[in-house]
Amino acid sequence: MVSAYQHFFTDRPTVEIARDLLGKLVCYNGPDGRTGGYIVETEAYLGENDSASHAFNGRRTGYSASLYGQPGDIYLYQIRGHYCFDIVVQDREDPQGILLRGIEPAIGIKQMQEHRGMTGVNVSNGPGKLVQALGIHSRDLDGQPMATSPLYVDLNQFKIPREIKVTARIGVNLHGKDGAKPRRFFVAGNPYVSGMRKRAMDLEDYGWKD
DNA sequence: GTCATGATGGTCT
DNA sequence: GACCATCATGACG
Repeated sequence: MVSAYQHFFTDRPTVEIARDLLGKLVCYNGPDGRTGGYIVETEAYLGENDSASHAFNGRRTGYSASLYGQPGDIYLYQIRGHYCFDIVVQDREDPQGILLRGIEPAIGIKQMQEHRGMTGVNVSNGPGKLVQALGIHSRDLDGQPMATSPLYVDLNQFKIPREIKVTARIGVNLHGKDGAKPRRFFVAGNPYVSGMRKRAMDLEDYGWKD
């Protein structure tokens, strides 16, 4: 059975879910307090047919096994000494996912700054940064369903982006078959989008509708 | 403020 | 031994 919560993460194209996640609130009830923020940047990874996906050509290892789980499961993996938070979408055995690349701190902001040892946009304007800011420093939550995990997306608390922009994904091999496909989505003007230029920032309302 | 570079650590061949 | 779904630093302007 698929719950109403899980249903958000399946039965429609992954890129559409990635768009819809913009503005939703990510929460983590961690051991050192509650942290969280609004999603401002996502990337869609389309599974077995996507050359940039960890599951390209059906590749399946113990490391990436969670990607094959149920919609709404957590895929928490490590790369170059950093952790990244990926949400599993589509049905079991269809290994698609959405990478969270940027959040705007909203809950436990001071806590998040301490986790990072930084202030301002550097707290969470990147996939590794936002995970560290939330207070996660292991793969313990990998494979858990968000519905019953201390780390989850609250679909009922959200802001509405004024404008959504689309580009190629970051850090993937551009020469690969799908490397240049437009599968990165972000809230136009929000300062917590990775690599956002200062002149492009909307410091008035951070790119949200009022 | 923008860019290039090296450190990084686990996984897979 | 190579390959990364990254990050912080330090050189320029």
